[in-house]
Amino acid sequence: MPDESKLQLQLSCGSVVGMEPKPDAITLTAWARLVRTQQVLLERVEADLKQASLPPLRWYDVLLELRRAGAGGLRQFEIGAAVLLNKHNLSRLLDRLEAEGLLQRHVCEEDGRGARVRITAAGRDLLKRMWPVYGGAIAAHFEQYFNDKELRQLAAMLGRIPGVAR
Amino acid sequence: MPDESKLQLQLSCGSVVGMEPKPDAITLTAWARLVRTQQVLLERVEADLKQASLPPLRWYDVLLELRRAGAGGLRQFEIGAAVLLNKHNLSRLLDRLEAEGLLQRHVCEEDGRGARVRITAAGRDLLKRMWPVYGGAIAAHFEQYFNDKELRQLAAMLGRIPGVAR
DNA sequence: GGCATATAGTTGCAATTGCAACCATATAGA
DNA sequence: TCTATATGGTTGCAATTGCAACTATATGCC
Repeated sequence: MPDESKLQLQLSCGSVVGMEPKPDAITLTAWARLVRTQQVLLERVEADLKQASLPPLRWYDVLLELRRAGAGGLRQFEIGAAVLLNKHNLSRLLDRLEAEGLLQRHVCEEDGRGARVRITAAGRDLLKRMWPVYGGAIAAHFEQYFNDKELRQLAAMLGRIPGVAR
Repeated sequence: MPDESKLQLQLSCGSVVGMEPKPDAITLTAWARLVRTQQVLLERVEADLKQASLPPLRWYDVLLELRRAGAGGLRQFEIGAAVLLNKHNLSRLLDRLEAEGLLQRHVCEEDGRGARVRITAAGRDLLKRMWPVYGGAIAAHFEQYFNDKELRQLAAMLGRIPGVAR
């Protein structure tokens, strides 16, 4: 939500004469747009999901991760690492998903502390139902503004930030 | 938090034979990285602010908006539009900032319903104190991975999404 | 003027998130 | 083996967010 044109103002205010400003104007514009892009796009995609009476994106992320893991399932900390959610919140998110019958927590053989989480048929079904809306939203709110080359560039650039590509 | 490699899996599951998939693989990679970038970067920047015992980014955004507006101040809905925050939450965010003495709400001459919000000296001071940390975080977590040309490209591309550039 | 509707902002309530403390099991070292 | 520490996960509490209902003023239409 930072406003590009104002962030730039900061330069003169925040820096001492003789010191070059930390991030320059172009950086700040790019930063501001990046932040804003995310906010705008996620809002639009979530709105589409809600309008289709579907659960939020995070549910999709978790279930997708679990489906990929297959029969073996995943440890909670693995899910947390994948969807960038801390253990406290993940624990309760999984509570909700489990309550909806979308996944199951099993006792973990290798580690008595942990649980092993597996997706259920209902979970897989929800993924299938969410995808058309989710995919449609990505196409409508994001894809249409770029060509293939640009999308590739975008992915390549962002992938350089540590923790983004995986 | 969507995982690139898995989103692609979706293609085969969600689409009917003969129909081309809605968003293609490149799109999904770019999308996933965009979402992840935001999450990762904001987390890092917020962490830096917190470590410096400074308030969250949103406070900065609002105060910056107000400082730019100058003596005239802003209506609440104008702030809301600028920082992409709905009126309910903005109202309470402003409560907090006002309680901290960072801004003031005045009665609005032109519109008896509304308030006019102005930044205070303390608000301006907070902006000054936050900037070094915020700017430093942008440099450390974002700027360093790109050159000028790339930053310009990034800004130009994202600016095409409606609602991003302003 | 008088009524219907739209807009600005606030408040109450439920859901989500962040943070800290906590329990249980694993692991490492004496 | 026995203790200290680290790790996986849950729970309680406060702060934040989202949503719906509400108040008050403004605007448009008769």
